[in-house]
Amino acid sequence: MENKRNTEQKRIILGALAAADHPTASELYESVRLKNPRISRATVFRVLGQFADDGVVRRLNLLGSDTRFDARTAPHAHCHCIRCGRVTDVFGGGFEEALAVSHIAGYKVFSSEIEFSGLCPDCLAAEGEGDNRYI
Amino acid sequence: MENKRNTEQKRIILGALAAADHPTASELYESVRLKNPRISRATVFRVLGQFADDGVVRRLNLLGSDTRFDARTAPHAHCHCIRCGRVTDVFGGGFEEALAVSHIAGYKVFSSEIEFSGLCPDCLAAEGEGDNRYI
DNA sequence: ATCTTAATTGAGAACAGATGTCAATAACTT
DNA sequence: AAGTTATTGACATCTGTTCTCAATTAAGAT
Repeated sequence: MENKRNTEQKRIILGALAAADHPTASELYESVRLKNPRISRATVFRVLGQFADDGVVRRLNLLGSDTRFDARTAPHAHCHCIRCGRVTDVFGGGFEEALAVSHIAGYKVFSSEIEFSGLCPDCLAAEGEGDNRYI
Repeated sequence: MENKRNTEQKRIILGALAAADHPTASELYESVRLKNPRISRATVFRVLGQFADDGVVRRLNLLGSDTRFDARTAPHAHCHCIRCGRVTDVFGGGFEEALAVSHIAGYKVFSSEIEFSGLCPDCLAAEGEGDNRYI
């Protein structure tokens, strides 16, 4: 069996996950170490995987980024800045309907994802200022 | 400068890409080797990256899969089987409008992606037959 | 409370996709 | 045909993630 016991490690990881904003596993590992430096990298990856399998968190596969984790379970889309890496949740906009599809093209759908890639407001403003380059 | 010359390697890779169905770089490497065994793995990754940057192909970051490449440039969604790995293009369904968004949440959007994960028709049928398990 | 046992963890090795290095090669320009 | 420079091949390297396995520990049974 698996994921049956309530351990300090899981509690800390879950707390860090709720506090962080679409972190990668490595980012979470760093913040988790501040609470308890004995937690290992493998545990962070393992527990995150279990949480994802259990539907407690969502895995995000964003273009050009390591896997990120989203503690928000309600259906929503994501904007992803290709310059600074920031990820913004997008609720509304009519995307919930698309994400709620349960059958399409003969498939039985278990999860869905809508992702927009571009420049976030801050990076967009910074672009105009000088000789910056994308990416 | 970069991607200026018409080489045999690029021609073969582009041909294999058009013939294959959402292949990974490694799958493409295998099929490309059948045409010319001297082509190296690095060249396949390099050329695919250039094609993606030039908009000739799209990178697909599907859950639990290596990066795949899509030779179809028209906007469409994807279904992805978590059991056999198959990827199906989904044209229509009203997703084009969502994918055509150019500004959202203050972002300037350059690319977008809609992905459904689940069981494809074949795997769905196979599930009923015996004591199979998901993944 | 203590015992039992099986889930969980930590440390590090191992793996794999992807990228970097650099001399050799081959497309274009003239 | 010769020169310039993008491109390639072979291999090293990097890095996110998973695996291994003995040691630990949570939670139910006694």
